[in-house]
Amino acid sequence: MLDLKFLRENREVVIKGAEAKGIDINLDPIIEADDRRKALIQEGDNLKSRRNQVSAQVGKLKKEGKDASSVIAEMESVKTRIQEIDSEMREVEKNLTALLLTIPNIPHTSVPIGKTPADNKEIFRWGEIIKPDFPMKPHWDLTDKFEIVDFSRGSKVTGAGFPFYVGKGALLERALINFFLDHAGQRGYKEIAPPIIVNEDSARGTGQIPDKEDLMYVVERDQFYMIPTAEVSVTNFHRDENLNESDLPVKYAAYTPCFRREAGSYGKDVRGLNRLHQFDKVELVKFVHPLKSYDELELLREDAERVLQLLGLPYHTLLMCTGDMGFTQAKKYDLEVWAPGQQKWLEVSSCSNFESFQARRMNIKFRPDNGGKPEFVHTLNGSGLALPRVVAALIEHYQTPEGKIIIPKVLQQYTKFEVIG
RNA sequence: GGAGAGCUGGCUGAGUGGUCGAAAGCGGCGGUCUUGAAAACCGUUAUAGCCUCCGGGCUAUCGGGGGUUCGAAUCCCUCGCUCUCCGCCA
Repeated sequence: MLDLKFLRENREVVIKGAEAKGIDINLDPIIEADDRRKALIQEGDNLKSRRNQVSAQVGKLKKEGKDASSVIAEMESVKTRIQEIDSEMREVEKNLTALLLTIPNIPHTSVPIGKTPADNKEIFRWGEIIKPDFPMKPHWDLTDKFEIVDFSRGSKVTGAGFPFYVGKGALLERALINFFLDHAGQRGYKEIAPPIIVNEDSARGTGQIPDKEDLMYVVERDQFYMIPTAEVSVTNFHRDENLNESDLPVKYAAYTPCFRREAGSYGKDVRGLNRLHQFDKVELVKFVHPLKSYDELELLREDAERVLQLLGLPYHTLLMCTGDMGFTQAKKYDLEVWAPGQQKWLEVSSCSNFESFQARRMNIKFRPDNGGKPEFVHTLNGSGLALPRVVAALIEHYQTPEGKIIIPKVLQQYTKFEVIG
């Protein structure tokens, strides 16, 4: 969420930002609620001050053995009024927070204005899109042929979108996880293995609730949420904490399964590994100094891109336009890998700077080295990478005319085999 | 799952209804001393909100949330967490 003071003093900026994202907002109810809140605070604090004075007086009188009943009687109405104010305050603040949570983060000035994915800017392209002299198959043909991903048994055991990885498919999955984690480790990310179920506070912290509740599987009985990305657990790792400025940037890499209900997205992209309800992902998360967050975003993007380069998979990098970037981000890049068997780009990573939007919600600050007041950190995260689509692109890209799949060199030390088929 | 004990400032740890935002110690910061350092001594050391004639004033915060009371770290309820014992278990 945005800072209330900032919002009050920069109403135009906030409105324009939301507009660019295609979100309609109305700041008036927020200002009104905040005005009411301030009025209540003032009245309440004055009465409480009075109450504290009188209470001290009562204490003194009692100590001296004198009668205090007249003073106590006088406090009756004050007490009642304080209770009224406190109870209204609860309502007003609850309402104010709810309203504030409907205001999206403001896009960075470098973000192109736009409405649809067509307005995203391709800023980088890597690798050559191969034009083979044989018909390339989509990955689901190959995973079926080699029985390395079992979709139908997944449907039987759980449901659509919960495949089994079998034999070399499972080994390939594990190899990629290890490769991604090792690479992140070399780039200075500390590895952590987080919980994959979180409580309500954590889900709220990263913004999954209230607005994206439908995205998640909910463990209703215990009021827990299955994480849709490791971002949720890992960013909440430091919730309600003060970091030291000298420790910044704090960088983590985490492998987790991710769970997404994908409600409403049926019909498109459902073949094979393109869209699943459960998938593996290595996530990169950073807590950084506010002045360095945009430099850190570029580094994060490069860290995500590098593994695609090492795997030899052609990809391109998109700078997301204002209309396609989401509620909480200030700037976001998407990496899309080329899947030749399907002749299309598949999103495998999304690298975002949230500035202080999440940190404010989660109360994550850093204490400046010079001893100044704690300030909110900036948070960033990016996939490094999401597995199923990488597997899809890899299988399609490295298929041979004979219908085999070659494992790229860099992965062979992890898979311990060189070819499937 | 059952029984019990706890949760206090960066840390250790006092405090069971009346100036307690909270003793003391440790740590941190500043200073004196010293060629420098250590030791010793002195001082300082939370966060947030509201108001401000920008000097400051007020309020809240002792795991979270409610309540009792003129007044709550202290009493009651509730939730969470930690520890001990029992049961169960990868």
